Amino acid sequence: MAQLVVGSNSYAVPDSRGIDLGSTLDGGQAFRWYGNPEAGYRGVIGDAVYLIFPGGTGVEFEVLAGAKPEDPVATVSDYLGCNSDFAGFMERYRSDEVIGPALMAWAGLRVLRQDPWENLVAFITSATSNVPRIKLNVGSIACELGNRIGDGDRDFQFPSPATVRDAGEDRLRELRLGFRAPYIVEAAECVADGRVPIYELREAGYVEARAALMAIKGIGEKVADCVLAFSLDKGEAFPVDRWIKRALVQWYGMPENKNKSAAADWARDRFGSDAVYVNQYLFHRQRMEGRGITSAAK
DNA sequence: TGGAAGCCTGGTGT
DNA sequence: AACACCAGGCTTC
Repeated sequence: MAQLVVGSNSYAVPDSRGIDLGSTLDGGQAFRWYGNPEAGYRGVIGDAVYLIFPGGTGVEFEVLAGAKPEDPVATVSDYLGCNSDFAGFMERYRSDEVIGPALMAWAGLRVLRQDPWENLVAFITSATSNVPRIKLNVGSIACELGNRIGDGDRDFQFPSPATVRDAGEDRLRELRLGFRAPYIVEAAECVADGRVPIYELREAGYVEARAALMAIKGIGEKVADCVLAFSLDKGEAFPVDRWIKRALVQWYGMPENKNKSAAADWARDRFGSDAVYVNQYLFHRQRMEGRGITSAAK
């Protein structure tokens, strides 16, 4: 893959034309990106700070601080989900009655491929919460417990499982995590001592990986499916919240009496390994229409 | 086995 | 400008 170096420290991501950074980086999958769609988003991937912004031929980025990876383009490209089969999904669903219009209107939405440990913590904090507050919580964990790697207010590595485990429940409650604090410590212990080999779950099947995550106290179906979707390469993952459930009933005619668990099975059955993309487009459409923006109007 | 109550705290609307 | 109300979920009973 050719690497186009734009400036001394600027890079272009190949095959990234059309990616919408707002919905992808700041739409409920990841919670540590700050900025806007025009100027771009600043955040941390691994050990470095990045500014990711729209360029002439697609997405471009700069490495602002921290330990620059050996292959920065591969790092960002992988993170943005460029190695997944989005084109195939697009082809299969372009004429779907429900997703089709949303696909055409917001074709720039992608599914990220994040670090599973950080992603797990982020979605534990998501319980009865909302995006601004999840960002606040994940931000304080990173900034209070992680190592500083740049000059910016939020330029911190995400702390390791052992560091979070050692911080303990009381410290996390001080950081305003509330009833989620013991669940985060539990998860940190499981990952740190290898009981849950989270980095190996990318190789495992969906069912096995899901069961491994749900063995952690505090991880239910929804949180597990989010992690499986956004960091563990599981296309079958279909996280169901009240909005997604409503969308399935309203737009796909799913029987109303199903609970969230049964709704997830119903969707997986219907969408197979495209489930995660369908889920994201449904979710995005719901969010946008909640703000009065329809796919027809866009 | 399904379903409601309670949990911490901050966003959101009035 | 306060002040209810309630939230992208989990475990327990």
